Formats: sequence, structure tokens, C-alpha cells
Amino acid sequence: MPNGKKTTIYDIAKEARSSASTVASVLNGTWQKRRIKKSTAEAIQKIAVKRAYSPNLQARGLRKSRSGLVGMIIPLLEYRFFSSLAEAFERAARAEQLYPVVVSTLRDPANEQATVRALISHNVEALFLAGATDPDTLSEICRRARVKHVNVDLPGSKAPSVISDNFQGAVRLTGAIVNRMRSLDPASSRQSISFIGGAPDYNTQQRLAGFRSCLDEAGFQVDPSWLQVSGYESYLAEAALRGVYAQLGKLPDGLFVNSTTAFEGVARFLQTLPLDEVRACAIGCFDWDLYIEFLNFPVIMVRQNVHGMIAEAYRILKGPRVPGAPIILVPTEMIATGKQSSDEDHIGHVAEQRASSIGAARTTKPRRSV
Amino acid sequence: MPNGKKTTIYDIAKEARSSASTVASVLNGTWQKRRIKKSTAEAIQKIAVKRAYSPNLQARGLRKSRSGLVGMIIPLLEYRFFSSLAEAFERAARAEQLYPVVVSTLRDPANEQATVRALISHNVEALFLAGATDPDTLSEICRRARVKHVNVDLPGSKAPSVISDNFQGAVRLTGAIVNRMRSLDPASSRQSISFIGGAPDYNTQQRLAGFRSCLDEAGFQVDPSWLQVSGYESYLAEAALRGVYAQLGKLPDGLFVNSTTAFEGVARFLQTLPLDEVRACAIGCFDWDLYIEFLNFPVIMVRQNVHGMIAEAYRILKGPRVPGAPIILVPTEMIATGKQSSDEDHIGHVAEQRASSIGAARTTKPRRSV
DNA sequence: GTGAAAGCGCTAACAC
DNA sequence: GTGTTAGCGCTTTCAC
Repeated sequence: MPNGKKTTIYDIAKEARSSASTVASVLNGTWQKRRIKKSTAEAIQKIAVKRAYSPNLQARGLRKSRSGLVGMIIPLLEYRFFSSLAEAFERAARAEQLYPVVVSTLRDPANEQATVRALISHNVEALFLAGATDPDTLSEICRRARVKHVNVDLPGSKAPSVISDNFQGAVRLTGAIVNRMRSLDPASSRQSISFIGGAPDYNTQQRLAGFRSCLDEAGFQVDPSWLQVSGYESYLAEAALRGVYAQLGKLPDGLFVNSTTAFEGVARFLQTLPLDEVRACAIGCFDWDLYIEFLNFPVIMVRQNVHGMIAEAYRILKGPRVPGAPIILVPTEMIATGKQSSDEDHIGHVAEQRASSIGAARTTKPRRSV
Repeated sequence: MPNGKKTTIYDIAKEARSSASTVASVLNGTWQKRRIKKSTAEAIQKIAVKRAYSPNLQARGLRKSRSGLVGMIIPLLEYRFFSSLAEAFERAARAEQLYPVVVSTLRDPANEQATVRALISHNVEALFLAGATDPDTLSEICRRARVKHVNVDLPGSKAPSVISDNFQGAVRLTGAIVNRMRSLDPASSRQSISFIGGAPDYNTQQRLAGFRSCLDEAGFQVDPSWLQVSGYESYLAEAALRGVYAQLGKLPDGLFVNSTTAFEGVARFLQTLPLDEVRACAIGCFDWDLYIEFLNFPVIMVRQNVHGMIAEAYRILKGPRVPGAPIILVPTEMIATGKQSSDEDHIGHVAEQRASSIGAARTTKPRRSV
């Protein structure tokens, strides 16, 4: 470790009384192809280890005009769905021999654009735009820079998108809630069910549509006051549910909570009620969090297939350029949990499961109750 | 967008009938310093926008021998403490005009090393090693590559470390648990309290030491069977608690759960018990998760100050090289939650709270282990 | 089998 | 005020 700079192939070449090109090919693994003598190669490798050589990937990238990086932007990391998505993305990137760079953008369009530009400047091979607030502007930036990209979680109209089958997932979740409502109170004929949380984005629209579609089919008269698209923030969902409660004088018979964030607010409000009252309500949540399984009332959850989504997205990026902006739907999985949720038999009745290219979505069995 | 390649400063220079250096200085913001005419600058900027120019950061980095990247390795993203740490890291990086790259390593030493080497090869300016299983080997790799770095969450002996004040946090958490035990059952004289979860790593040792220290002071005879360092995995913690329960024929009077991962297993077991039994146990958890607040029994949690830790780490990296491997302790925060947790008055009695945050971080020698 | 040389896109010293 | 030039560390013909 002589001087104060990193060792380069030239340093090694000098010490090995060889040339930079020989050293380079030894050190990047192409030496067999170049028919370098094994002894030369070994000598060079030894020196490289001794001097703690590490290749300068910026130089290599510049020369080869490829970086080996693959980028993903994501709204935030502190939300289980997104952190799972990020982990799946990382894993898949490595399998593709790419180096993953995940950056969160806090749902800020300006931040999203700046981040995309930065990643492009770092010459990423491809870009995953997950949950972007304005995917089409980002697509435009990518297009002009000729960077392959794909939307994930929220669709755009200028690039392929891979998203959960929100409609089907909502149909099935709603069906499970309805079944549970009926088993909780078989006598009642006119029951109410609220949809809480979400923003006017594509996913919420699809989930709402699935919700309504299932209810229509089940013979419900959907009252507009049931639909509380309050925003994703927990306090908004909490306020919305409080409003519903005040209006009805009780909880609705069923509750479709749109996202675990909204669920936080819902849980906070439910905490203020007697447990029996809470247990008399059939509760479902679109999205999954482990801890929801430990609440003292049962919750049916929809879990999105992050691995499937990521796999599809990579498939699209690797395949030939597709025309238009197809939307690939990935089936979701339903999970029923919690105390007293002994209604296995009902789950999945209303909406039939579909198989998928990725692997069939499954309905898992509820955990053992007390 | 004429040809099929990205525009470079040469393309723009040609179109502007100017030179590459002029274009470069206009586009990287140093043109005022170079006294370039405003009109020239504007003309160049216009062309740059029109051609969707984006600087090649690999080339810039190569030339300036700095990348503007700052890296962090982290065990996994799907754990709330780590995802918070990653978010705080990103935020701080941006404030420092650096581009954050977070990579998870799944607690695999080989993966950690490979990732550190990869980040070094990308010429990161500095490296945050968070929760590394083998920080000293990584330090050695960094040292040989002359890359500044700092350990976070788990300390090493070859570089500065910024970690939570696990000892103090455990003392205070234990104190709060003891207070609650006493208020739940003021009569009893001989009570038991279990420590569940964790691995034989530095943090667990410190927490155990704090646990014992507090109990000693409070007059408890610590029984070895109370200490269940079962591993972090939830099922191990679950099994450990089940064992304790079987042995005692009931829950211990107090429970110190080491990490939210272990808590998952604990919660799963507690679910199988009658609620009254659970509520008769004073429960604390070292680490915080929002959903634990919504359980139907109160839990006192210790929340680590991720922003403080990250701020300290950046401070160290920016400051002059420090000799040795100091350990900076960042105070934790205690949060009491849940129904029936009206024992606020007790919290913090046993161990006094300290004015916290970054200012109060202090340097110590590593503590003795248990 | 191996070396010399050009060049990836950019910056910074030095010209003029 | 602006252009010329020499690299940053690497890969990749092409030459021998």
C-alpha cells in the first residue's frame, strides 16, 4: 500500500512488468479468451490481491457505456408493501447480474423527476418506477434519454405497467367480508359496509369498482355514504370512520379498509370501542402487515404479490420492446387471521380465484384462534 | 433527437458553434466563474434542454475522482427500524449534496463483503455499515481502499461506531416494567421477569447488562432462567416464551422483549392466552413498531433515535479523522401505549431521563458484557 | 500470448 | 471570454 491513491491496472502492470491491457483482461475475467498464460495471470492476480485492487466501475462504465446499475424509485421505505417491493427488486437485480439502486421520493413529483434524472445520469440500464405520482412525466424523461423503464404498482399510459389485480382482489376481499357479515348476523337483511381510505388514484378506483361490483352481485344497495375515500393518511381514515360511526350510531356491519396506512387510523378508532362491538364488524384490509395478525379482532387481508410483480417487470424489460402501454395484472393473495376468524369455509366463495402466469394466488388458512 | 445516442457536450458544442469546455462550464454551473457571456450561456442551455442533455456522471466522477455517492449497507429493509434508518440516511445524504445508495445484505457476511466491495468500486465517498455481522472485516476492506466509513447500530473495533445507548435504554425500560409490575400487583414480594430474544451480539449484551443492572438495584434476585437469549427470529422467541410459561405454569410478571421481531413471536403466543392473563403481565419491547400500539394489551416500547444516529454518523465522517474506534451512544426514547397503560407517572422513575438527542450523545469505551 | 494506442464524456489548467 | 489539451481508469481493436 505505497502511496495514498487507489491502485490501478497501470500500477499492477508496472509491478508485474506487463501491460495495462493484459492486467485488465486478467482482472476482469476475459484472460482465457485472450489466451493469456496461466502463470502470467496468477502473478497478476497475486499482486492485485496484495495491493487490494478494486476495479473502477465508473471508468469501466464510461468505456463500455453501460453501468450495470438498475434503479428503482419508490414513494417511501417505511411502508411494508414498498419495503417488500424494494427487497424483491434487489434480489431480482442480483439474479440478473445488475446492481440495484433504490431511492425513495416521498411522493413528491419534483423529487421523483430529480431522482429519475439523477439515476439516468448514472447510466442505469433500466428504471423501475414504483408508485409514482406522475408516471407519464417520468416516462417522457426516460424516453428522451432512451432509458428502458416500467411502471410498478401504479400504472402509466406511456410505458408498460405491472400492478396488482386490484379489481379482482377487491372483489374477493369484499366477498370475504360479506360472507363474514352474514355469518356474524345471519338474520339481518339490510346491512351496511363502508369503504375507507385511499386517494383518487387508479388503484383506489379499481378497488372501489371491485367493491361495488361484488356488492351489486351480492344484492346490496350501495349507499354513497358508504364510500369514504378519505386519503391514505391514517388520521384522515380515522376521522372518516368516526364520521360513519356518528352517523350510524354504531359501526357498519362490514369495513373495507384501503391500505395498511388507513388501517392505522381505523385501528386507532376501533381501540376506543368495546371489543364486542368491534368483533361484530367484518373487517378487511387491502394490503398486509404482519402485526395486524396480532390484533384482538380478526382482519381479512389482501397481500400483494411483490415477487410476482417484480418478476413480470424484469420480464418486460428483458423482452423486446412492446408497443403501447400494456398493463399487466398480478393476482393478489388473501389472508384471514385473528381471533374468532373461524370462517375458513366462506373465504373465496363469492369471487372465484384465478390462476396466473406467475403462480396461482392462494388463499391461506386462518391461524388458530384462542 | 437526431441519432440514437445520448447527447454529449460535444454535440451541443457543435450545434452552438462553441467548444466542449464552454458547454461543460455552462452546464455544470461554473460559467459565472469562467465569465462566460450570458448570451452564450443561454443559447447553450436552450440547446441542452432541446436535446434532453443529461450529464454523464460516470465521466464526471472519473475525471474528478469523486462520485457524489454515499453508500449504506443494511441487513434488511423489511424491518421497521432499518427502513427508518435507511430513510433517515437518504434524507441526510441529500442535505449533504450526496446521492444515497442503500443496499440490503440479508445479514450474510459474504454478501456484506461483496456489497462493500461493489460500493467501493463505484467510488462512494463514504460508507455507512449498519447492523453488519462482521464490521471489522468490512472496515479492513474499506481501510485498504481508503474509504471513510462508520459503523451504525452495531459497533466495530476498527472504525467509529454510532449506536443506541442500549444499556441506558434497557435500564429505563426495565425500570418502567418493574414499576408497572408493582402497580399491577403491589402485594407480591417475589416476582419474576423474563428477557426474551436477541443474539449474542453487542447490543443484546448491553441490553442484558442494563436489564440486570436495573433489577439488581431494584432488589431482584435475577434467576438465570429469566434470561432467554433465544435468537431474533420470532418463532424462537415464541418457543422460548412457551417454555417459560410451561415452567412457571403462568406468564412471568414482567417481560422484556428484545426487538420487534422477537415480539412477533411473543405476540403470537400471548394470543393463545386469556386476555386477563396477558394484561397481568408488564410488557416492554426494545424497539418500536406502530402496530404494537394497537394491540389490546399495553406495551412499553423503546424507540431508537434513527435521525440522531445518522446525524452523528455524518458528523463523524465530515470531521477530522479520529484516532481509535470510539463508540458514540445515542439516547433512546421510551413510549408507553395501549389500553390500560395509565402508568405514565411511573415511566422514567427508575432511570432518570436525559436531555436527549444528538447533543447528548456521548462517547464511551465499550462496556463490559454480562 | 502480449503490448500500444485510441477513446468513452467530462473537467481543469493553460493558452490566447 | 473562450478554445485547446491532457488526462481520469478502463476496454478493445489491431499489430506483432
